[in-house]
Amino acid sequence: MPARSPAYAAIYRTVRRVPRGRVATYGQIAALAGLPRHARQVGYALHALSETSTVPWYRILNAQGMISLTREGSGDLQRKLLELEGVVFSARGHVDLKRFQWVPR
DNA sequence: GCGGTGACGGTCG
DNA sequence: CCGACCGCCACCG
Repeated sequence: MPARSPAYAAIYRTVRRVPRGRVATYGQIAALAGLPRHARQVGYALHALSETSTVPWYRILNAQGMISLTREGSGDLQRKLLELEGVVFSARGHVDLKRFQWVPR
């Protein structure tokens, strides 16, 4: 996973801290990476990842606990990967952040 | 260098 | 609980 910039590297480092079975929001990752108000940048950085990347990109959701991928299919993959780790989606595609959001120590 | 473009987020009605 | 708006800011053509 190439780090095109120090910012991307910081983002990838932070995303890698999210443990299995938990999720984080774009804004949360941005803040933890030392880049407040750069939630969109987190989206860009993850979008730029290769398929073979070890970064758990699929553990990142938007502030409403929903999958933000707009592209066909990729959203289904993200949901499947999360469910495989025990993350539960409501009928409307919501994840209860109260229950599954990662709380850094 | 400029302007359109988002894997976003907080607010308001 | 929605949808609409608006502010944000690095990318890329």
